[in-house]
Amino acid sequence: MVDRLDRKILQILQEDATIPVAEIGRRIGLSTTPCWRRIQKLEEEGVITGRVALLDPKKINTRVTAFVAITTNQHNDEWLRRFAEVIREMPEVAEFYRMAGQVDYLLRVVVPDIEAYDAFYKRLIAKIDISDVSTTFAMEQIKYTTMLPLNYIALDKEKAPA
Amino acid sequence: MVDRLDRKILQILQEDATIPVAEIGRRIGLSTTPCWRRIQKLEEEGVITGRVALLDPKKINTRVTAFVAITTNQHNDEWLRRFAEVIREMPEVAEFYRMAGQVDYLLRVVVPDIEAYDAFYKRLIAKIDISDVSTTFAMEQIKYTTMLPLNYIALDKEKAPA
DNA sequence: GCTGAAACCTGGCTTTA
DNA sequence: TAAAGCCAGGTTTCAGC
Repeated sequence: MVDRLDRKILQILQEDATIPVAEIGRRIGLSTTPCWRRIQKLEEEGVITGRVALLDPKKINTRVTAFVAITTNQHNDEWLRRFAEVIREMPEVAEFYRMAGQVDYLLRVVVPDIEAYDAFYKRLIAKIDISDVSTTFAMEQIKYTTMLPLNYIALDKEKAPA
Repeated sequence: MVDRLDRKILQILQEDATIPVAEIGRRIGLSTTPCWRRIQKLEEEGVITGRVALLDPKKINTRVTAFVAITTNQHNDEWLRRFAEVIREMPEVAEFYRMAGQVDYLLRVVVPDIEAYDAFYKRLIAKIDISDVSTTFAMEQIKYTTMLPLNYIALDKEKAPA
């Protein structure tokens, strides 16, 4: 599926998607067209899911990140479906996981300040029945990246070099 | 700084950065050039920090997300500086927060499976002195977005419409 | 906000291993 | 025959006005 050259392309694109195809080709030792075709293929196959602009949270007035650990006694599919729907429509929720272990779900929520979190929290519990919620706040975001590690990809078989 | 039109631009670009400037202009009721100039300004001001390609974690063989809560007794700047440096160089760590409350730091780590997490964990504790680590695994990523909520932006004053 | 030049993307066709 | 390279036409970006 993905070979060494594809991986190099992905590495470049998930770091900076503004780099022209010709330049990417140059960096990996390929001319424009084959490089472009590889990118097309990676998009068709769904390896690349999209290209987005990233914003500075401070400039957007969302300085506070809260992690919300949720426990529930509702363990049926219908409840989860509804819960997921509610969460999907709340733009403050950046991430939402179903967890193993003590807590059932984990949210990462971005808001301007603690007051705004409180307002968010009230809106959340008004919309859905939750047994127990425990929130912890982040003081500082030391690292945040959308880049995934590419060293675990199962590489396509290639001809061995001479 | 940012007005209503800028906000619309940001909304579009953080959803899909492949849309041509002319099309963005059309959607917000602006011709190409002024729209382009606004985007330039948003980039210069650092509101837009970059454009990146997003990848499908499954296709990249990183199916497992682990949250790692770290407690330490080292509370000096030098230790944190070194810790941050170590983390920055580990591509499996997507996010890294300094927390308020019981746990000192929180990591979001992406790896192929539990075995790979174990290997990561050993590499981590070999590199840095940590008192206590508690890991919880996500079973499912129900929502993940890089989009920030734009409804909290302090909008620039505008002329009232006639 | 318009216009035009330069850069870039995109697909058909040719070449190479 | 599968993948790389060449080249031309159309689109997009971006600076002057």
